[in-house]
Amino acid sequence: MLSAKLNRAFFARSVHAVAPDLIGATLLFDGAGGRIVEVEAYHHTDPAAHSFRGRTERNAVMFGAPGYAYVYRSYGIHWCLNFVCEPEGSASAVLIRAIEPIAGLGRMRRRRATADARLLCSGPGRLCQALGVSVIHNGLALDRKPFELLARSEEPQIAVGMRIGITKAAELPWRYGLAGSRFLSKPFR
DNA sequence: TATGAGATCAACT
DNA sequence: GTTGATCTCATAC
Repeated sequence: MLSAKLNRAFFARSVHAVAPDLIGATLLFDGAGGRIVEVEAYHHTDPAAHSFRGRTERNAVMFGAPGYAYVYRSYGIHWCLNFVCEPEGSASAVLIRAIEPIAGLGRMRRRRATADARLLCSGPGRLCQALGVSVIHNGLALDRKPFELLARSEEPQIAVGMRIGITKAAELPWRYGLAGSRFLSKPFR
């Protein structure tokens, strides 16, 4: 049986429920992508979240309906892809940090200019470059093209740890990954 | 293997 | 003017 599409109701739950449930799900963007192996949860009460200090032009999508993509520029260079969660207006999101490349490898290699599958999508910036995601996709619905999200068919073993690359609330264990995957941006310990 | 600089921009102080 | 949900490349060990 084919995997079910992830619908709006899937995302209309707490980020802490959605984030681990995304591990093992399939993310395709314009047909390219693979299995999600690493995500981080950002709750609006969390000092590390962009929405913590209220709505701005950049984070406006986070304050909208769940099931939409929030894309922002990181360090002036990279793009990062988030899925908006929880009931509308709660301004929480899941950062997609790494996927295991499965589909559209040729296109992803070309965009990333590397042949090493391990370096294609292991990190939020790399992932967006490989899939061709940028700010023009900010605010798009996740249940319509070019996005395609498929539920996992088996229950994966999920690793939990501290989030990466942040200074505020760094101790919160809100990073989730597929245990033992080679495609994590960093191993869990 | 590990550390450090540079790239480059929007939000915030 | 400083900082950040990052990555790459160079240099050092």
